[in-house]
Amino acid sequence: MRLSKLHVVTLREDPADAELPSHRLLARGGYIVKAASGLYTYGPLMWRTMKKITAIVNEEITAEGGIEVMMPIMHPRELWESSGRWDRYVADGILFTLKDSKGADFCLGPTHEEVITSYADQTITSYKQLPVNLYQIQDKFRDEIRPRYGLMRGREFIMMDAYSFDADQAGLDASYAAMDRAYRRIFNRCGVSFRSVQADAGAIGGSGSEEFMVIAEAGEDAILYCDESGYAANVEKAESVPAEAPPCGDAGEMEKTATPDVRTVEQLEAFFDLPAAAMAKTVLYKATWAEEEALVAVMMRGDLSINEVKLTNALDCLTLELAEDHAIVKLTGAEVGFAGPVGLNEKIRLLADKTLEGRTNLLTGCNETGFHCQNVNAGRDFPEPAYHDLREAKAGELSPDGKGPLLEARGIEVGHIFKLGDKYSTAMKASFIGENGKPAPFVMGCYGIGVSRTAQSAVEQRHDDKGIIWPAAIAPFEVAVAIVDVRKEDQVAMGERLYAELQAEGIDVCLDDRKVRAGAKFKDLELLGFPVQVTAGRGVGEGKVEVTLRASGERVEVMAEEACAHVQAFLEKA
RNA sequence: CGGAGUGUGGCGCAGCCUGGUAGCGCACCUGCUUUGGGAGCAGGGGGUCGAAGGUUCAAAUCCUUUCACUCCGACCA
Repeated sequence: MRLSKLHVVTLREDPADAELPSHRLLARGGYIVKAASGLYTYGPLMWRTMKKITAIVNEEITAEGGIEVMMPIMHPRELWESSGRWDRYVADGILFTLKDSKGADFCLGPTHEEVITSYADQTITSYKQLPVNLYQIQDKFRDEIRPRYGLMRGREFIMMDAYSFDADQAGLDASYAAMDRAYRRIFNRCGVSFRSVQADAGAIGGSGSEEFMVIAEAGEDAILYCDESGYAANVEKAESVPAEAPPCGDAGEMEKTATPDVRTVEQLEAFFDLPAAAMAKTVLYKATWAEEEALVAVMMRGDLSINEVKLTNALDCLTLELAEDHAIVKLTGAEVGFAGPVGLNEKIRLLADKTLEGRTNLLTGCNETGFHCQNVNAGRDFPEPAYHDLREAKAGELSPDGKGPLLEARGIEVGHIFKLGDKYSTAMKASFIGENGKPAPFVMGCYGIGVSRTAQSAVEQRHDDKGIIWPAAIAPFEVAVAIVDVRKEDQVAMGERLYAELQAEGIDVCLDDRKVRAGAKFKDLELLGFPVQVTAGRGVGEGKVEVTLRASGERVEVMAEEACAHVQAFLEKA
């Protein structure tokens, strides 16, 4: 491919709205051009990278038995009603909805569990057809509350989504493991440094799930991991061994103490000279379900924090937010800072973190402005709450297996695999006839890869102050042959010759034959980030060209005959 | 949705406070010179200043409304 004919358009200055290095560089290199918030046109170079990633994805998913299909982007509302997700996705505000001319509701597919489950139900009748793993690579639509960072969080993005159908849990486990293997190979081949972590299943639902995180400072997710044990999890999901709490003794008599203006845990520590671990804070949330909303009270040990994802799961609610001050005052009859379990309205659901189970003599608020209670005991002074793990794990705490401390890193979620089980197949009555002659719901898994996000996360991981440094496997071209001065016949001839030779070697090469001055050409090629550059310039007179490795800047001047070999050697290192 | 901010040729910005009819750099076009690290000189084209309404003799500038975009929080590949 000749760059003079490829509509390569670069910018000399950063676009004002690009925040992340990867977003900046992709915009400046003309890889992406914004059409609207979260909507981008992929330029010709970007599209080549997308095709390379999708080719890798296709190969590896196919190698594990995946079968490619293409589903509609537009889905009828009834399909989403049948799984019960229409309400949740509308409540979350991420569904793009539209009406046809008859007024019927549709949405643009944010994911395809409903469509594929319906398809499976229509086409799979017997256990003899199982297992099946169907996938597609297609644009997805999500009306993100805040699109940002270019392709990192777009409203339309390219996703590989796969769905496995098995007859039983063991089959699902095998399908899931196969996808796990495929994912590892895919991200390794794409040249990104990643880590797989245990994850919360979120709105997709199901039992087990694992996320693939490209490690980067700019990542939107925090992950905790332990090198000693290999444990790794998204903070949303992470567990840990909490710090020991001091012994709490036999239940003593409850005692109310005036604590004027003492509201926070820190203030209480000072006031009572007690460690925070001896206290229980009571936090009020407003939870929303499809049919109702209600305040709930959550007790957490004073030195620990609430993980709202875990809480959402424990409540099985759609959304969760901290209760507003006026609602707290109305419920407890006290100002904010004095809520507690004692004497709390009995209609309020009361949850507590597992670290509080069996703890005696707690210091808590008592729903009276200016007072706290000591020696509060569950079951005696207030009804036993429902205990759940609601605690946010933190770096520095022990890994749940106790083998070592947790470390924190940030990651970009580029892949996610889920064990769905029969959640969708049961809800949508999608079944097959089993070996015993009786109908059974499919046991499903679903698997996603953010293809466009993967491309940008590679850039986020691999760039320098000059521009992008593409991993060779997903670079728009592996090699650029630069003709320094296109008016010099010998340079043009040399460039053409090397271009042809490299092509003959099966290398994905482009020829930079643009009528651009040398300086601008070099700057552009560095910005665009091709892994290896061959320069046909002033050395051509003696039959020499330069070969440069973009990543390190390493450069050799060699006779043209040896250029191919050096290119190959550099590509090995790229 | 809550909070903060920005909309001026393709891109990056100034002008706005203190109204007087639009300017700079890059990019683009023409010519000459230059030619391996984003060339120089000369000439040239392109913007109803996000939109609507209002105030005024006069609005990019002041007022109102609205839309879009960005950033900080909750969602996700």
